[in-house]
Amino acid sequence: MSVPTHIAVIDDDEAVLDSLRLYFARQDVETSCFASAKDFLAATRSGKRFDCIVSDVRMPGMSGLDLVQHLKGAGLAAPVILITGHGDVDMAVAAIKVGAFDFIEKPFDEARLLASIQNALNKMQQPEIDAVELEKLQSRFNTLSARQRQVMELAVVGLSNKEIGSQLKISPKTVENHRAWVMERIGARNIAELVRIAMKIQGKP
Amino acid sequence: MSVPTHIAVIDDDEAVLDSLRLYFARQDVETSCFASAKDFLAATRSGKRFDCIVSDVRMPGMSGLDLVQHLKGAGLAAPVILITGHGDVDMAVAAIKVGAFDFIEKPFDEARLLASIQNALNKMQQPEIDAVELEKLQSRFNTLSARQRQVMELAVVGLSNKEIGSQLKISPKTVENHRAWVMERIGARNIAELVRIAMKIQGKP
DNA sequence: CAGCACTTGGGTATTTTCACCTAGGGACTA
DNA sequence: TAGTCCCTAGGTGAAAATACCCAAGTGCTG
Repeated sequence: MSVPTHIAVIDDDEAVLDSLRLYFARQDVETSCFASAKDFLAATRSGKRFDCIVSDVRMPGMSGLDLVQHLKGAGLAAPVILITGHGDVDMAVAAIKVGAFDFIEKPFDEARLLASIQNALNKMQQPEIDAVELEKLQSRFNTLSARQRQVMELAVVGLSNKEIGSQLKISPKTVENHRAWVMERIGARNIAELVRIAMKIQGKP
Repeated sequence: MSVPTHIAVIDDDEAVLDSLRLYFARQDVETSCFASAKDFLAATRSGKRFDCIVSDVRMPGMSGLDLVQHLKGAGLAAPVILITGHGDVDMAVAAIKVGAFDFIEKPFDEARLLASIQNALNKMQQPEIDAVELEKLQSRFNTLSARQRQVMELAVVGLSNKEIGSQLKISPKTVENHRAWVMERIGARNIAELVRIAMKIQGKP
């Protein structure tokens, strides 16, 4: 791998985890292993970021498919490669549709997996700047309180403070205060910027 | 099917073709059958359009996968549903990646295929409205004079009338007048709407 | 030439936003 | 218990936008 690469491997089967850890170590790829999607998400919540995620599909608790959907919902752009034991076409279709980068059948050639990872990293390098930018915006948005989010959502559709106030049943003055907080936290200097940022976060062009 | 629907079915196996033709006829769905992708493309070249395309994957000559790629390249948006005899996960992944709408294994339930078609048609109806809407916005934008367009462009990046005025070397008052015209012609009731419309027209999310 | 659209600019009054500041009450935490 | 964060809401004053009105100059076209 040309650039320093950090990969997350998720599988409830210890043997598979060990095998992949060993393989990636030989390829000079840094890996972090997790026994469940939950463990992995806990790591991301504490700020860890990975260049690529390799996950089993069938696991107790959250499945690989669920994980992909969750990550997409959270706006995390890291490519996910799913691995399955059963040659399940329907599941493969569903996985790719929700945004998995690849879907590989077990037993698989480890080189095939590595190739897929390399492929994913190449594809992801293009919009990396945008992705980083978006993640920054996303994280800023996440620091907003529930009320502030409500105000922001209503503001970006063009409602005045008075209108927002009557809709949320609070005084226009309070809306004004929330709005000021939103602008500062998001880092927007005017409504136009706020609308742009909101559209980026929501991904609605 | 609620609206008049015309489906293309492509398969080199006469038996499958007959079977699907019969099934769709019973569902009041108009179908055109083709024995090869080449025959189908010949029909599209003479102007025929279909709401949905159902095609076998493995066929002599152009495969179903090739067909999807070709159609995407030609800018034809009709959804393609691929059918395969072999439970080939890799091919399913490849098909969805290049833009096939669904990938169904043989033997399949005919109702499953119909459900997928219905699903495809629903999905395709959404952007159709968007496309009409966008054309309307585009035409409105085109009625703007050069000066009005300048003002609009500067306004949607968040500049105040004063800033726009100094940039265009005209009085803020004039900018105000232009701005009012822009809002009326575009049909925006506030800056937020104007920003949204501008982004739609420019296609920059 | 007369009419039309566009640009430019001004006036006036109202409404809204923005930038500050103060302040109480509630919930959570060290 | 004190500190912190959030929601609430009020005040002041400056800046900006909005909604109307008006008019003069330009350039094109029937």
